[in-house]
Amino acid sequence: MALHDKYTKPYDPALYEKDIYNSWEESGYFNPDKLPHLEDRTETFSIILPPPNANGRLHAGHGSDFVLKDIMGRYHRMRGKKVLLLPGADHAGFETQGVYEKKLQKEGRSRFGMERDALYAEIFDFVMENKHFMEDDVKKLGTSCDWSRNTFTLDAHVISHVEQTFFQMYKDGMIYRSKRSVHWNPKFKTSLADIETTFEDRTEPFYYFQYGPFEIGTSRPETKFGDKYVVMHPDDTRYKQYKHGETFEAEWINGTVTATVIKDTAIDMDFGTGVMTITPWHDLTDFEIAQRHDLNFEQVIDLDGRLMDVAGEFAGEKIHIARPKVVEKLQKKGLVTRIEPKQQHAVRVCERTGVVIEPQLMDQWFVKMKPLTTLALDALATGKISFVSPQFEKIFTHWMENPIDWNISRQIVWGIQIPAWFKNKGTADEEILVQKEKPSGSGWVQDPDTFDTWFSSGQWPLVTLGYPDGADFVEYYPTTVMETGRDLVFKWVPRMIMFGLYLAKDVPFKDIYFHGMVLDGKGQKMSKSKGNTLSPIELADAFGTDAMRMSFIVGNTPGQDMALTTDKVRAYKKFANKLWNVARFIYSNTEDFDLAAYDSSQLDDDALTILRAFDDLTSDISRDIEAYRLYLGAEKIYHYIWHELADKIIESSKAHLTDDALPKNKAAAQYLLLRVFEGSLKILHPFMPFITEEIWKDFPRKDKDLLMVEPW
RNA sequence: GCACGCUUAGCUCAGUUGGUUAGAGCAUCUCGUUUACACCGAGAGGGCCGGGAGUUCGAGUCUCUCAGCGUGCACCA
Repeated sequence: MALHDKYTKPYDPALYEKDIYNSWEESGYFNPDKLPHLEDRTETFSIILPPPNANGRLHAGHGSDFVLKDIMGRYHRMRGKKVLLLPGADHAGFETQGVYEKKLQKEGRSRFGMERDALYAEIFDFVMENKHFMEDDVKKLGTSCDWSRNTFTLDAHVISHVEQTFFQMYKDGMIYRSKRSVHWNPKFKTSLADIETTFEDRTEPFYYFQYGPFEIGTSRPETKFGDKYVVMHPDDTRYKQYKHGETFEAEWINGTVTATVIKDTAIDMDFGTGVMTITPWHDLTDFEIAQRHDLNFEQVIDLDGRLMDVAGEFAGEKIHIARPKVVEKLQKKGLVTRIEPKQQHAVRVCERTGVVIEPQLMDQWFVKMKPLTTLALDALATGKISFVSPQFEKIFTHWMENPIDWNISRQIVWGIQIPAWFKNKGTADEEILVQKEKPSGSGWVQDPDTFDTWFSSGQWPLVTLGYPDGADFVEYYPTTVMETGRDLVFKWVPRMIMFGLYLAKDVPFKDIYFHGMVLDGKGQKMSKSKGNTLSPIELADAFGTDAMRMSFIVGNTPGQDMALTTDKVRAYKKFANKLWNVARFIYSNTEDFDLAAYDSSQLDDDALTILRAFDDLTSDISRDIEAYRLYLGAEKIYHYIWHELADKIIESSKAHLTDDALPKNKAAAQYLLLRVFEGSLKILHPFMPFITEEIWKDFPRKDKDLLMVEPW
């Protein structure tokens, strides 16, 4: 019994998990080039892991992320494929700089006024010091990824690749510089891409003002100083006596203005009075109207969110302070016709910081999206990519058919600085050169802006595999599957597809699997402010990584959100212990048995039925995994071990195991137990790798390797 | 407004191509320590599978419709 003393105590994951992960790592099998029987591994299976923020810890969403992919990887490795799971870390430009700015604030410092290089170096050191926490978390989840290929989005070769892409796109006319309406975050002082913003419902007063002969509606009186165009729908019969282009005098905030009538179909006749004035510098819709009619633009609000000189007496005031004062002044002038105290409308805010976006006209670099989205739509139409959950196809298609050009300039230092040079910037004879080296001659300064994070992470499959001529690129591109959260259906996935098609002329992956969000037990979003978050790391510490993994898999259907409770994790901890005791029973009852010497032709029909049923289960679960139904496979092996192997096969074996008068029956029972147990351990391994590997150590077979590379 | 999703046991959810008696975890109740396991075992209660209509020999599963909930969107002046 000495050999199996460890089984007399309940399974304690903390005793084994770290050593087991180390033994996997030391075996080299995470690296596809070092797998055993390499000559037989003719097929590859590869996944580029989404790089988490180098400076963050893993949260519940990452739990789904890594566990789903690791199960696929482990399954295909055991099925004899050459498996590559490639890990990485993202510098997460804006998000990380935000974290660092908070740190600076606590120290009584600010990034404004700091030397660019000094700030970059500080953040770089900070991130490098903290990056290993995130990587330790990835290991804690049991992820069988190849750390020798670990890549960071600010590695020198990544930076150089991203710059090359920028040059090529500029040369191809895919990138242009233009003064356009951008989403400006006045607090963090950077522009943002469309997808980095979101709408928040606000209830605010809605004002009606008399503007010449018209009554106009607005929720933003403080932007109205420079307004000199009044816009209505050409088909609006209420205003048919007014002709496009005619002018009139109107008494306004700071005196009389001359206004021009504009007719444009962008106006919703049913909204407000059907008439509005426009502020092209600070509103995207207004900007587009102004462009169509070649109108003048005037800046009213500066980059700090303060009113400019055009506001007269209000100049220098923060907009939210100026608003009631402007209304008061208009009231005194008798120009306020009515106020709707509570009108619900959506305000665009920065997704990461919640700061209200102030649209501004700025010179920025833009990527032309239409040619790229056309490539992506073709790939979908010709079946080069396919969605595991078809509902995403429509969402994806809709987005691809209605693209807006992508602003890739960010006014932060934490990222890859844009390799473009300006001379006489902002003047009439401005010159621009797009190149890595500083141009000769005097007066050239580099664009201080950095690339949007998604500009580099969008090229992730290419850069990590060594596009265009790296050995990995040749062997693994396109990768097998992209599995990620459904929140990245716009942000990340389309960009990888477009960059892949544009640069490598092929998709970066064939199948796209979106998992849902991880919600709390009440079906609500997890958030720090609600205090309802569950960390996969803490769950793994409390209940074991295997139990945590199972709880992230069972019930996690593609594209559907999943509720997670500690009760669920606890249930799988019990299952781990159940398996542990199954091992104890089987090993202690087969110590006098020689598995290799047993002649299986002596088995009776009942035993053969059990073995056949197990083979059926194996192929059933294989099909489930290959069709991305991991949630079903996990449930099936759980059910089998508990309610077939433990409840039935072990129970009915007890009579034979004690019956020494019939050694033939005893041996048959022992054989059956070991065979079914061996298979069960293998099938369960991708889902619960640690405990199965630990139990495997004691399995009575001489020629065995680590369970992670045993043939399925 | 448009699009997508959801509605199955008290709670959170599975149910893969339509096919025996609709399952799991947690919760509830009863009994039980006899070769593993009390982090357990045996068993029980609890479901007009959101409402209605249709297709079919057969519908939780397919179609239509209604209702409620949720999510997303370049509407929101």
